[in-house]
Amino acid sequence: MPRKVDHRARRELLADALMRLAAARGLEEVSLRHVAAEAGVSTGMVQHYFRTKDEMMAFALGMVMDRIRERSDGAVASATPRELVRGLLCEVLPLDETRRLENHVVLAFLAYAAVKPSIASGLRESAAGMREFLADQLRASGADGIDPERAAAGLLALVDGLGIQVLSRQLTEEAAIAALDSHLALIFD
Amino acid sequence: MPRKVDHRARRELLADALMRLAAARGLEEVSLRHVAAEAGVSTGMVQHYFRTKDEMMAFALGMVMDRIRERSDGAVASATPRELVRGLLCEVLPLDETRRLENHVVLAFLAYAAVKPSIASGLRESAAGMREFLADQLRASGADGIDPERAAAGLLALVDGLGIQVLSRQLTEEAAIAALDSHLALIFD
DNA sequence: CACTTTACATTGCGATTGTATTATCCTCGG
DNA sequence: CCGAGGATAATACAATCGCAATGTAAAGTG
Repeated sequence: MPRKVDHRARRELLADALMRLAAARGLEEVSLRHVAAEAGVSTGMVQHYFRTKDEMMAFALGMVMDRIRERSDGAVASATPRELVRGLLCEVLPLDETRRLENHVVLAFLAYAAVKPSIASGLRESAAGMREFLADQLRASGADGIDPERAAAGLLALVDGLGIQVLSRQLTEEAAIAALDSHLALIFD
Repeated sequence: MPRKVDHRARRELLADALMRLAAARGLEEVSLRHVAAEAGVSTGMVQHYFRTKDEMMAFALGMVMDRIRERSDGAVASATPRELVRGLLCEVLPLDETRRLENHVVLAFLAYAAVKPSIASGLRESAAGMREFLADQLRASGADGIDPERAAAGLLALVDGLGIQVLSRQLTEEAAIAALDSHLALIFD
């Protein structure tokens, strides 16, 4: 057996470079050469780990979604359903530099997926998982007079929209949190 | 004087072709040649009416936002503030083919603007106008216990998010309307 | 040591990009 | 009726794209 290398780690290194590029200059600027340069490697190495550009894009998107999900899982250590829901949703909002970058990437991929169906499915199932979790929590909270599924979809859409408005500087972080809390208050109180 | 042509009309013809392309194949596929081919003209003519690609993009975005605003203005013929608000918001949702196309284009430009600040300002002021109008209506409706500004921002974010989820097939049109109505009920009732 | 397999770099090809330049119309004022 | 000048087209150009082919270094197995 020849020299062994952690494939997963290498691919994540390249995907990280892709993320930085996508957040800073948009998905249009993501090319094999630019990713290679950003990662400080040769374009040949990028090709060695991703057979095609699409494969690289799909991997990067999957990585971002996985990270968001992992961080969300870690954040739901609260007791009450309401705090759980708020914690999860806040974890998605671009409230620090890390999540700001992630939101940039997700937005870029949203537009990308609107046109590339093969990419869209990954985005969809990730959102579906969150919606189920939210709906379960809303059911458990026993808020009366609201449809849990519907409210979960609304909350997810609200957080999506808030994220976009924060990214495009239409809203401050504080205003986004305030809007979220208003909505939560309407649901739970 | 040589032959005269309606510049504005020509630019809108080209911008229409750009919109169709952006909606069908994404902003990455928008090039001078593709726009020219879609409009059935030469690339030279595109260059004649737009000195640079950026100028073309900016004009197309402006046109889309203007159309949305005009259509929204026409739709607010309702009596009560609540119906006004609902009418305006529904006008933004991708509920028919025209608005689906527009939403696609706006989403593409959102990602584009996240990276090109010169484009972002147009998007911002358009959203600001809507937010003011919504806040005014909410104030007039005299709903108690809610901050009009905050609720307007929340509604706008919700509709943004719902639009994205409808576009990416995470939600049906009916579910989006239902989520919107749920939110409106929470605010007004 | 011979050999195979993996890791990575370099180079080149054909296509496409935005832009610049040049050429050909067509129309209207003189 | 004619030529000036705007409308439109055709083409050239350098840069960049994704991708494939090819080369080299290194590491493990026989």
